[in-house]
Formats: sequence, C-alpha cells, structure tokens
Amino acid sequence: MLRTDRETIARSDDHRALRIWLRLLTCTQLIEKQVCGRLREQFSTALPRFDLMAQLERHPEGLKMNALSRLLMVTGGNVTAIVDQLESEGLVERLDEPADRRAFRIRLTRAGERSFGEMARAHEEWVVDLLAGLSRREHEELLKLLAKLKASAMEVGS
Amino acid sequence: MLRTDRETIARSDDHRALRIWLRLLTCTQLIEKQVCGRLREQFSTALPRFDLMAQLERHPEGLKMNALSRLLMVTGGNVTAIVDQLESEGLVERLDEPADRRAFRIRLTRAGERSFGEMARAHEEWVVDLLAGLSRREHEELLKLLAKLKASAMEVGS
DNA sequence: CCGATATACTTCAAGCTTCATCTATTGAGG
DNA sequence: CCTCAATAGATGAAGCTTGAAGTATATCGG
Repeated sequence: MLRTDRETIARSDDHRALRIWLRLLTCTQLIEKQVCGRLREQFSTALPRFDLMAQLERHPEGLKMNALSRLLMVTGGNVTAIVDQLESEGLVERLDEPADRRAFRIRLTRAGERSFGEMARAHEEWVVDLLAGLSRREHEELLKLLAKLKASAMEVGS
Repeated sequence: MLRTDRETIARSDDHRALRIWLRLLTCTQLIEKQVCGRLREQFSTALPRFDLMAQLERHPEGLKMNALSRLLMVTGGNVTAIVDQLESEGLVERLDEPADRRAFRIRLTRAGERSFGEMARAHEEWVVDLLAGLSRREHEELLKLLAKLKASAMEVGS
C-alpha cells in the first residue's frame, strides 16, 4: 500500500497549485502578446480599447462607467481615460442617464460598431488559431475547468 | 440524425475558442489581483519584483538579464529597471560574467533569499486557497490541458 | 587582423494602470 | 426639509511596461 504522510500530501498539493497558477499565467501572457501585437500592427489599436468596445458590443443598450469598470476589472480612472480616447475618435458616445445625473450610459456609435466588427472578425480568427492545438473535447473540458477555477477564485476574493 | 452544416460547426468552434480565451483571461486577472493586492499589503512589494526573485531562486547559479527577460516575458528595459531597484535594496547582485564582458549574472543575495523565502511561503498559501475549489483530479486535468494550450499558443507564436 | 553583423544591456519618452483625492449627486434618517 | 453617508465619475501623481535608439562587446567571414 502506498503511504504518504499529511505533510507530504500537503506539500505536493501546494506544488501542484503553484504549477497550475504559473502555467495559467504563461498561457494568458502568450495569447495576450499575440493578440496585442496583431491588434497594434493591423489595426493600430491597443487591447484595452478593444476589450472595452467588446463589452459595449454585447450591451447595445449601453453601459455605465461603473459597470465597465467592473466588467473589465480595471479601475474607474482607467475607464475614464479609455472612454475619453474612444469618444474623441467618435467610436463611442456618452449619453445622459435621465434617472441619475451623475452617471451616463456609454454606447458604441455607428462608426464604433463598424470599426469593432472588423477587428472582432480578425480577433476571433487569431484566437481560434492559438487554441487549434486542442481537440473539441479538450476545449469543452478546459472551458468547464476554468469555470470551476473562476468560481473558486471569486469565492476567496469576496 | 443531427445535422450541422460546415459554417455552423465553424461558428460554434469559434465561439468556444473565444469563450475559453475570455474565461482564461478572467481567471488570470482574478488571481493576479488577489496576489498582487496581498503582496502589496503584507510585504509592500509588487508582483514583477516577486516574479523576478522567484526566477532567481530557481536558478541559484544566477541568470543573465537576457534570460530573465525571456523567462518573465517582459522587455529588457523592464528587467533593467526591476533589477536596478532590487539591487539598490540589496536583494540581488550583478556579478561580472568572465566569459562575456557585456553581460552579468544576476543572483539573489543572502538578504534576497531570506526576504523571498518569507514571501514565497505566504504566496503559496494564497494560491492553494484560490485553487481550493477544484479536486486533485481536476487540478491534474487542468495542468495537462494548460500544457497543451501553452504548446498550441507557442507554435503559432513562432 | 578587419570590418560587418549580431548580441547584451541601458536609456528615455510615451502610454497604460493604479491609488488617492476631489466634485457632484443621490438616498436614508432624523 | 436637512444632514450625512454612499455613489458616479474625473483628475493627477507615481509606478510599470514598452519600443526605439544608443553603447559596448563578441563573433564571423574574408
């Protein structure tokens, strides 16, 4: 019978968790560098701008700065800066929120929708390519495990 | 019989890849925020400094700037800045490389080893906690899938 | 040995992000 | 009503990261 004392078990679990975290980080950075680089080369834009527009595209009714900040997991000041940029380029607009005079609703303009659409198509291709080394079965498994991981990490965070 | 035309299959694959990428990014950011925040609160230090020291700890013989840059996936200029900081605090040292007068070998000092050791213990606990929602079986599965993902992404990158 | 090219590292300006702080507005009790 | 705490956003300084340009050294082909 295989015997392992508690400390050894604990140590090997610790080790495994750490390895997962490091590998997760590496994967994210690899993909991020690729996407970031191509976004810059082909569309002269940066990832945070793309991410913000992606959120707006999913919410055609518009989003408050606050909501953007939470969805993108960045600080409010950061959202202000990105929205300022995009607004000055005519890609998004700030609409007054009748119910709350402190807030506005940020929405893609027509030009923003068009511009994002082009980028999104290319972006999707890049991501599909980057993940092409896994089978459909593995994709599904990974998606499931990441959901659990997300839940686990969120619980601790709260 | 279930029938799906090629485009629908392609679209659903695309969709899946995108969802995996988004979820991966979310997981990484969640964990990163946690680790980053606690590192700052409890040790008044930042993640990149910790990461750099972690690499040095794994390579007691020292690493060249170059190697650090590759391992950490950041630019050389960035490594220079972080090493400058840590060196001024006496946590790492630059040793001349006899074979190549352009290069040096960066190593943890005794103080650096001590300081990193404390942080590493706490860090490992945090990570174990954050991943505690998954079983050992799931940990192993996730580690395997991430290895494949890493390989897949690296192939495209090259 | 020499010159061209590549490599190791540094420097610096520009952009991104965060944190702390500030203003305006809302909402809840008294 | 008022006041006070909470919330929506904006602002500005400080730190991190990058990319491009610069310096010094190494290597390779003639």
